Amino acid sequence: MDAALDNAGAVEGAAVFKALADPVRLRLMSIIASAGDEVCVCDITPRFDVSGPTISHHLKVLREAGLVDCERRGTWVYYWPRPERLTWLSTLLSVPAGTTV
Amino acid sequence: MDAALDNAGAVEGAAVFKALADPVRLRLMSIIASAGDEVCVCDITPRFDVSGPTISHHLKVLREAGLVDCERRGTWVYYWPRPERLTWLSTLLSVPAGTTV
DNA sequence: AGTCAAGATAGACGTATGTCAAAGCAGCTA
DNA sequence: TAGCTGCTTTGACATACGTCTATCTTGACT
Repeated sequence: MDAALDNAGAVEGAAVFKALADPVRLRLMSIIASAGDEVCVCDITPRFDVSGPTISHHLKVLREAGLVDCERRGTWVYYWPRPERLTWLSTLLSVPAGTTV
Repeated sequence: MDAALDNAGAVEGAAVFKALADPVRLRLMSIIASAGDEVCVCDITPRFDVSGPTISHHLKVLREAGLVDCERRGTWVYYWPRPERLTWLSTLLSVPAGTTV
């Protein structure tokens, strides 16, 4: 009885949750993940009320958390989701077994 | 095409993710969720290296995020998970459709 | 009432985080 | 070469957060 997360797993998991723990970043993640394709930063920025540098900062946080990846092509930078990471988070959320009730 | 989260949803979602964005809280949540039953605080606290008040603080954060609930019975306080909330988070994570790779 | 134990709350302290303006860098076009 | 555009980095600032000690509350048991 005890499939609880160990300390190391908790540290890593919490780091990824922290990346989603901001409204701007969660919307960014949602926009990128729901696009079904890569998204240009130039299409993202105007949808927010914060400055360009702030968007750039948040995208970097998502990237360092392994949730998205990006590539520069010419003048523009494109982002796409990394679904494996989201799937892994989901497994952390799934109540691990004898879920009474 | 755009099933992206709106601002209000992002604010609420981010608040719940924030509750899980700390190693201590994530372990607490894991312990409570994997117990298959309610858990006494007196059984939780000794498993951590932080002080009692700190555990109490983190449990309060989880409670206010709607992730757990609790009841005092006699001298002891018991916590249990609220799986609906975890399920809801999972739906936020599920990539919403045309997941092209 | 008095005492003890389990948790919660209050207040303080250092660190981390979100934001912006300003500067920097990469790639286009001329 | 120069100049422009899209995005990132830097540095600064105010606020939020995690932790602790000290104090309070609740209930049990004399």
